[in-house]
Amino acid sequence: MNTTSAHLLYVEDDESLSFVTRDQLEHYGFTVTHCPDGHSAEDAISNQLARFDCCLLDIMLPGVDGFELAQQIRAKDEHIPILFLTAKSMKEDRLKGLRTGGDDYITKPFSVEELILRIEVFLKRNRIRPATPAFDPQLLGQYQLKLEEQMLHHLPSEEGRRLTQREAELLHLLSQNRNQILERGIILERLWGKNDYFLGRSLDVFISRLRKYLQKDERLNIENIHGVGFSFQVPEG
Amino acid sequence: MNTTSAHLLYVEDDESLSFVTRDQLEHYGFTVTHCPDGHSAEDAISNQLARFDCCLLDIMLPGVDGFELAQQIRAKDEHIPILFLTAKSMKEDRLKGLRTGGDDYITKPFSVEELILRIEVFLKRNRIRPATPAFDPQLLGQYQLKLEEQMLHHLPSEEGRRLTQREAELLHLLSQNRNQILERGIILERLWGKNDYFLGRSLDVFISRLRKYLQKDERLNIENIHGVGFSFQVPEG
DNA sequence: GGTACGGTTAATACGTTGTTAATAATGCGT
DNA sequence: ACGCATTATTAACAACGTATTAACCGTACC
Repeated sequence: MNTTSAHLLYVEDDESLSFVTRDQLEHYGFTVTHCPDGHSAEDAISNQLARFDCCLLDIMLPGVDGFELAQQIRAKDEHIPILFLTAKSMKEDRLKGLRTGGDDYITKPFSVEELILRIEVFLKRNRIRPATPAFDPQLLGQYQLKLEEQMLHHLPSEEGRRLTQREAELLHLLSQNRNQILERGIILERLWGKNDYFLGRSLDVFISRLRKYLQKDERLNIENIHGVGFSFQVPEG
Repeated sequence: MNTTSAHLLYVEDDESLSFVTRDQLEHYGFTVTHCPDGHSAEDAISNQLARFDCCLLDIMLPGVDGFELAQQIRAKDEHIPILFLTAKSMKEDRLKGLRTGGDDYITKPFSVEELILRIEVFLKRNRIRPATPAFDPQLLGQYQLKLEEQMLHHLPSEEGRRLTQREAELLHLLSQNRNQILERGIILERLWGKNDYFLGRSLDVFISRLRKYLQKDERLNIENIHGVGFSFQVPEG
């Protein structure tokens, strides 16, 4: 993960802007994958996300906008830095973008130098990635979660159970943040899009169900951190 | 540690600019300590740094410049976010400022809204959870504090204990000001946002608990400075 | 129109946290 | 050495957060 050879995902529909920006970024030493629209970006995200060190997302895109892309990215990778490229005027958008993660934004028009500096800061900040792809996100102790099929298999007994979409999403999110604290608010924002009292109760119900589903492996434990959130304890390996 | 009551150190020599900026920042809800020159800033840094949640440093200052101040700040606190206020032209300065830490900059002239957004991002990043993992595991003698996980490990025995949020915040604050005197009032302001008799008693209870948690390493000592505050004695290394 | 399903709300029991209180110990000035 | 203020420690408590089960309700599909 050498800083100067970092690989960027750059989503921008303005052809002439993207051309010059990309050129300069590459000249500076970055490897750049450019997507001219939301759909090609979705492809890159779902199949290639692990390649990237940083994502640059234009907000205003035809079809799928930058925030939606950001959500998809976050669903797959909690930590990869996202830099939004916003128009000067969009104050609410900026806020929204900043709030959903630890992400940053830069207003257009920006100088490429400024962009590069911002990227460098982000890469530096992320240079030590917290326990990421060292583990197989699908393997949970004795269990295996197949996200696409929404299936949870208990390997020793060869039993399988089909999860609902929400159950699968929640378990996946927990799995990706195993052995860390995941805040209630973040879970709610990511899965439900908002955070109110009743959704909090809903979340508790789902947690309760997942605990029941996972109880054959005693080392697995969805631990509550009072007033903060949950920590999904999964043994290493 | 409440975001909207965050305490800012604001170093800026331009009188009229600082007046209006300070006013707006306070109106927004921040508490602002303004230093009009490098020397008063040095005072604040050496005696009062623990009070602050974020530092805004003008680069161009008479006497001691912003980068020197930043170095002094970093010598005392590895983590506190520093935001440099730079003139439009200074490209090298920006670079220098950004490189020395995980810090950020904003170019003058800036809108106060933009400044506030940038501060908010920083504060969020520095709150307990999404803290920069780079420094995260803090060594306290035989113990290790993982702030993100609110875990305190005793390395020799491999025992771990999960701290409450307050416990973790307090231990973190003590840890950041190890071997210095930390005033009661500062602790109370930072963790509780206000300072009254009863919160003082609460603090004593927490101190008492932390002492118990740390008693396996006799070199660690939360020492009381009568009538002043506490000094967390941690052996070097 | 019934029924199966997923998700939300409700009801209720339970656990944890931070604060307060009670009490003992310590420090400090006179 | 005495008295007052500050701090230490432990226990008790109320407020709030969480767990679990069951009831509810809309929707989709026969």
